[in-house]
Amino acid sequence: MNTQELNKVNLNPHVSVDCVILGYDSNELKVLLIERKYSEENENGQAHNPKLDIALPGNLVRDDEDLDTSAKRILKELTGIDNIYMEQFRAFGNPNRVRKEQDAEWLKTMRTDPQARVITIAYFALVKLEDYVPRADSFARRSEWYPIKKVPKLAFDHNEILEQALQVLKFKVTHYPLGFELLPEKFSLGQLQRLYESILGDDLDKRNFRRKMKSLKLLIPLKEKQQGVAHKPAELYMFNMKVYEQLQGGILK
Amino acid sequence: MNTQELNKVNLNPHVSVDCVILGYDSNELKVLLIERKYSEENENGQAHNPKLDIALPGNLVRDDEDLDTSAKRILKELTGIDNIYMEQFRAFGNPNRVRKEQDAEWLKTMRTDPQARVITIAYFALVKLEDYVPRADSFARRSEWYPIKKVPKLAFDHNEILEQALQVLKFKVTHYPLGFELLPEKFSLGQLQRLYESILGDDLDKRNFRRKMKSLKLLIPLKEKQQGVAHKPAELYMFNMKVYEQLQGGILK
DNA sequence: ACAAAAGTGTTTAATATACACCCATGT
DNA sequence: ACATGGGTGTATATTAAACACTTTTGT
Repeated sequence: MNTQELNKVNLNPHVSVDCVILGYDSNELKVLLIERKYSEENENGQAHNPKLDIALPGNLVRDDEDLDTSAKRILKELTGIDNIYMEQFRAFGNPNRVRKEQDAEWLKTMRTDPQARVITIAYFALVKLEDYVPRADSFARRSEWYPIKKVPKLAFDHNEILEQALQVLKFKVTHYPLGFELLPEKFSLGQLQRLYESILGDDLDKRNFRRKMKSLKLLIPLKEKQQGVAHKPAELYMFNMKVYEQLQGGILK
Repeated sequence: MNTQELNKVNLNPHVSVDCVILGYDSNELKVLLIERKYSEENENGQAHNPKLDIALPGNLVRDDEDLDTSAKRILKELTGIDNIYMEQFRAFGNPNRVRKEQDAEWLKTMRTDPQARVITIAYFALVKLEDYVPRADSFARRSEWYPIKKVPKLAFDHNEILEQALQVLKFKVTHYPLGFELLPEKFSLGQLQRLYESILGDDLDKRNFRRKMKSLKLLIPLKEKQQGVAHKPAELYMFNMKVYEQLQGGILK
């Protein structure tokens, strides 16, 4: 029995997991979406009526796995992203989650029980975008980072799930110093501030922001500056993992 | 088709809801649990080997209902409690949720598909304990308020669910003024403080606590005092719903 | 008179907010 | 020389924390 057969046998037809993976680049928040191309075949085995569906990475859970494990497996299978910390944030169980005709069609081609009512458990994670350049693994589908502001209509209730994930992020970022999760290893205070501003949708006072961040003792100043910028080059910092973990954990395990 | 038959037809075998209903009385937190008495019958139709199971109120969801609706329905059916605001707080999906032999036995007597792997969506709510005196409705099972510190071993992973609900409460109560939900209509500042102390597991400064509470403008002082207490009688207060709702909503809808 | 909880203010420390100018670099 | 974002300090207001004695009632 290969992996795919095993999956079919063990998949729970009523419970799925969807992953909201957020990254940050070029001063904007992005979300990782998968593009599901599929086409129905006619009696001659030829593809016709090709469709493109854009969705959060997600799938049915297996009956023998924990929800957290399932989320990790599914993300890996669909995008190649491995070994990141994800956090469950909400179950979505509207019986009308499958509203669009296109969703129903897709289910018919992909699921053994396309009529089943599915509850989905939504996960979210913050990643350094640079670490996860979309690539077409043998198993992975085509995945792509979409700027939050340019996210199109998604499958099922995925727009709503994304919306709520952003609310969660907004909340968390004001209570825990999570910004670091989204930035490259070396970053400037300006970058950090712009990140916060784009998450919170609000301007922050530069001097107060810097004082606050420095008071947290989470920044390690590097003796290094930006290169080749048309203004005074910024000092670069690293993030002090040890202090962060001692604080309370937050999103990191 | 009566209600019970309808239920059987429509129940989703893989998704359940469990409710953590918290109350406060005699200076301690309490949780509403149901006692499931059941017995296997032998070939003569006689009951033998009677069992008592204590659990959170919960059951499978119906395929045609929203999770929130399901939680409300199930709570009503099991305890008679109606029309309270409940909030989803987490999905529990450990494949080993059914560990104890007793749980497996119970499932056999109650479920059409006792082997199914079930994910449960946990809800929690705060209620004025005085409003919900357990009573044996025609449909309701025997339910009882248990002091948090005296909760016995519960069915499935219900002890873990309860534990997490208490963490959620602890968090929420430090961010939103929810204490009121748990007190009778008229209460003293001393009662309110003791409530907070028992939730947070920590002593609070009396003068600072009172100043804080008064600054929130959520208390309406009544021209009324405690009666028949062997000390200076406390002023009684009511809770100002309007101001609270304007604040942010919190747990109230 | 005593026990028991209610009620009350002030001082100090910590934290948050508002605000404006000079600096280093590339073009 | 100018445009661009980097970098810095101080004064004021708000909020949090620490702390002890008097009052009212029932027994």
